[in-house]
Amino acid sequence: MASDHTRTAILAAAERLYADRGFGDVTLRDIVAEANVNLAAVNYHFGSKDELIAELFVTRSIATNRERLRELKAAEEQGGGRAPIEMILHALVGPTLRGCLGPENQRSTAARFMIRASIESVPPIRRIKNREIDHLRKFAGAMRRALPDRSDVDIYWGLNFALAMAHHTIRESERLTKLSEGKCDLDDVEDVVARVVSVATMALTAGKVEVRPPARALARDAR
Amino acid sequence: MASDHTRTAILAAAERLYADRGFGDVTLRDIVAEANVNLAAVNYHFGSKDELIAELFVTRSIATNRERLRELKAAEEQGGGRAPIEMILHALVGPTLRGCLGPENQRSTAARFMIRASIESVPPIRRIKNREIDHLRKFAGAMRRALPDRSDVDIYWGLNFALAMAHHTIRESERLTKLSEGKCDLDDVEDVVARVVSVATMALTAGKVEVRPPARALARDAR
DNA sequence: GATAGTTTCATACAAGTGTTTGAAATGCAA
DNA sequence: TTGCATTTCAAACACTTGTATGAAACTATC
Repeated sequence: MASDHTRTAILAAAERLYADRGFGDVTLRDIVAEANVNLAAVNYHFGSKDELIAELFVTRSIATNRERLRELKAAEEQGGGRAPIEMILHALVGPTLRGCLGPENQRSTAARFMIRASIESVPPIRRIKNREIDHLRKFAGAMRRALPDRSDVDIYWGLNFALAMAHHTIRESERLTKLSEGKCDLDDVEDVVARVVSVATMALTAGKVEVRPPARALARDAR
Repeated sequence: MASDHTRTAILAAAERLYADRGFGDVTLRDIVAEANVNLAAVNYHFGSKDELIAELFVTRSIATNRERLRELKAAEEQGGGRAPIEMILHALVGPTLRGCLGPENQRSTAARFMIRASIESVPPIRRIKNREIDHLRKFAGAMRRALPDRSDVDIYWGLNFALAMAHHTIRESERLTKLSEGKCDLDDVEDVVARVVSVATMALTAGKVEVRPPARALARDAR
């Protein structure tokens, strides 16, 4: 595969356009115009429009997941096979948030693309997301090791809520900024990560490890 | 004006089809076929496809928001103008979750439609969601009254996280079921509501629960 | 039952879509 | 250079989409 120049140009142009205008508004003709290549090049190099989108998303997705697992592994090794729950959650939501948030003017194309992908849900991307379960299971396993007396149900709910807070914050960052009249600083990524991890940790440890469990808390959990 | 039969038939057919197959896969021709009306009827009665979708979403949206405010008002009146935070959060996420979750085989068309609307984000619906901020401000206000020593920033983050957990759970209910191998029971709506409210309450009260000013008129919030 | 106002209908329209084609250009090895 | 494979290109293809039209069918009022 000689120079790959065309292929690369298409990927870059597509990522930029999708990031800026969303999937619904960008046609192949827009992309090839931006990339200065021929219309047929997309189908020649990628097979179809959907496969182009899939490749874009998979690339970024793999990068994030690798970073997640790297952090997770480091945390578990450091803890001798059992990482503190905060670190596990940090590894789970940190890379995602870090990859999408941050000062808007210095946000990479990749970041903006991933935000789009998380707002608009287009078939090829949805298909890939559905294959993410095995990846999440690794985190569920680590969480189970970190909190051995916690039921599986609670673990999964905690995992679900952690992802919920991270993804929703990304999806609705604009709205949160507007709602809070700028008081919530979405550009301070590490603060956002800390907030999500903190709440998720509470969700997972409430009534168990908590030093002073509120007497009238709604500890309605089974087991 | 007379019978409105066509209008109603279109609305019903559209809701059903969108609920079943999503916005991307359903064309006006599918809808009019299902409704047994003429193609031009959609534009005659609704003006455009987008306005049809908007009307569907607005209708359900208004119903949910009314229920939310009803619960909120009841809670605040009962507490003499200041409702317990749990009740406020319950009013915020309860109607949404109740309207979308529940045993799949007895889920209404409206419920399935709203799930779709929350998964796929199509322009007319996004436009309406953007106007939801004023509605959310009412909850922010109630929360501020309930937790007067909490900063605005914390209030908004708590609100954001509560909505995050509710919406994400709806959006990804299928995945959570699969990930947990059925252990997380999404059909038990009240349990889901309780979990979300519980975590959101912790997020909002962490570190300050015990020092709440006494002489509060909410001694009976056990639940 | 004539009239005016609605509503329905078949049909056409206009535009946009991803994809395919087959020939021309290019790159590269022998 | 010759030959062969890869890559590019303009053009057309084959649909599908939402929307507009104008005549026909209906409805209700007088």
